Amino acid sequence: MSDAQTPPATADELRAAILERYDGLSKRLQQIARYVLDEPNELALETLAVIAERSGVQPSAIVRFAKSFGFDGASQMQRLFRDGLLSGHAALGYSERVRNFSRAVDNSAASGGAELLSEFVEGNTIALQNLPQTVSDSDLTTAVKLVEAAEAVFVVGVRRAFPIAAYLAYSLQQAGKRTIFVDGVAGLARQQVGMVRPGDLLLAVSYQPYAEETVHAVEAAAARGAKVLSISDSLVSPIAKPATVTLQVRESEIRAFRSLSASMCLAQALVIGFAFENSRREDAKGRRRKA
Amino acid sequence: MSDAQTPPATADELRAAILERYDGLSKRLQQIARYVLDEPNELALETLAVIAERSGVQPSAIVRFAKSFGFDGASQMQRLFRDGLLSGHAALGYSERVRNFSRAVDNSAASGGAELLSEFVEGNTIALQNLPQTVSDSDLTTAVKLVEAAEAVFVVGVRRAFPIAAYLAYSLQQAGKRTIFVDGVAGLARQQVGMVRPGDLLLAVSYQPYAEETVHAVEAAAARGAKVLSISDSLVSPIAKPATVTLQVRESEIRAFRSLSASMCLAQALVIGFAFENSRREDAKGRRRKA
DNA sequence: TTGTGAACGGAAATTTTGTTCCATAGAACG
DNA sequence: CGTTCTATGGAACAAAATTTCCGTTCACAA
Repeated sequence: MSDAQTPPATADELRAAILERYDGLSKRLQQIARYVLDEPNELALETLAVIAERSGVQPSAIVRFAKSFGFDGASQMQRLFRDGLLSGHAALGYSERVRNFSRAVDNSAASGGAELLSEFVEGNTIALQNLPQTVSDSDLTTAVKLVEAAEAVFVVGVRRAFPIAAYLAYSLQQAGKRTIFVDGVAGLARQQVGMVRPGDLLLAVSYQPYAEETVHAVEAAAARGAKVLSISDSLVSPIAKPATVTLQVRESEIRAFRSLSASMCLAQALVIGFAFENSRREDAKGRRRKA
Repeated sequence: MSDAQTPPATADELRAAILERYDGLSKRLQQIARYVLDEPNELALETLAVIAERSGVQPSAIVRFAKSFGFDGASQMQRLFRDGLLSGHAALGYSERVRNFSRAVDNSAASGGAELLSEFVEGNTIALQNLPQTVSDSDLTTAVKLVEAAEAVFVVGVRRAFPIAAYLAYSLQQAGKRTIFVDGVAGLARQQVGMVRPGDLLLAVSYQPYAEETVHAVEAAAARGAKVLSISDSLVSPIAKPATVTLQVRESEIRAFRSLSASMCLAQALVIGFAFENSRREDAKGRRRKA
């Protein structure tokens, strides 16, 4: 035996280690190394006996190979590849997947309706990746604090922005915030906005072309001395100018239709950021009472 | 023992068989069926004991399940999924990737409240990337055709699914489709669904725990002879079973909150797929008239 | 050529995994 | 209310896989 290193933690780490040590390996071990690099799938799901036969070596040689790379046995090495396979197909892979996405970006699909979905996946992925560039962590933190500090939160958004507003209203309420959704049912939008008081927060969502109702709501709320948090596509939009804080989202545009996934993501981050802070504060309060 | 059928030959065949027989299965067997449909990867890679623990049943129950579908044992069933995994993932250039291997910059997510946004971006990116795995192009094409063929489209979705439903209703209408949004304002949901006729389509969105109103709407529409298109998180959910077509979305889960970005993306792809087809047809019609 | 050390192959041993069996709980039916 | 039949959980069993061990081979140096 020649080594008691720590084993690689990911499939890629192992690949790197193999490449590095390849020349120093014995003939048989090189043979196995090649197989490991070329057929990671088989390595992941076949049994040692099958792998041994396919690669033309003995099972024991594979065990030796694994041990020489710091594993306890071949099974431990297999687990690495199994996990990789799992994450490739399911929702568990983190670091590796993110890197892979850049490769998928440049196949500009020109086709008809068939590859529509992947086109959308790509576009929205890019929009998501860009989100942190227009919304800084400190912006988000400020926004969360605004929500926290508010007596009540009024949410407004119509047309294309309506789903986002609806989500915000629904989930803020779930999170225990006093929330009024200015939904305009029965034409009561103006009256609902009229209830806004200083200490409240108006959370407005709107994109170009900015809906009149939303713009009006922002102006009215500002005039009444309430804070305004805007989610919009421009920092100089009519709902951004009077706002206390604006979170800017640049959505992707696919076949002339603008998307919403990035806004959705931002909305979630905002709500859960609030929920998180809120429960922490509740905890603290509870503990203080006990003491 | 009750069956000596021939076992399914592919994973898809098995899925179809499960869907067909699902209602006739016992509670435990349904539980396993769900797991088999929802987590095919784990079924492929993990051992029986692990699968049993994850799905909350006994190993023997899994063997029984496999046998009831005509397999000799659970291993034979696993082989199906393993083969599927192998062929699906085989065509990737591994040696190429190894050569391109660059030092991984491990940004180990250091939580706190600040990096919340990037955490969300990452999670939703993964969910997006996985979307094509649960929704095939042909599924989407079929769904688009359903929308096209419908006399009118009724859209229903409440609570968490509401934003998605609202988006679908809004943008389908924009695209020129006769659309009725079953929004339940004034408690009129049932009456609205009562207007559904054969030739119409009900587009239902619901996730666990499935809202009663939505389930009822699906059943009512199906009973009235209309087609049903479901967007859900499982193929055996209450709104998936009576549906003509189901699009399955697996959302990412961040800090115990399930996301919506992937559903949003799917909804957009659906609507725009329809808009595209529709405008093409309109064009054709126009040209015919001129000639 | 011969001695020495490392690598290898194959079989035995061990561990892990899958399957079967049976007692029991629960539902359906008379 | 009791009987019967089915489904279930758990433990015992069987099969298969992995790991260890050891005799042999090969390469290299003296």
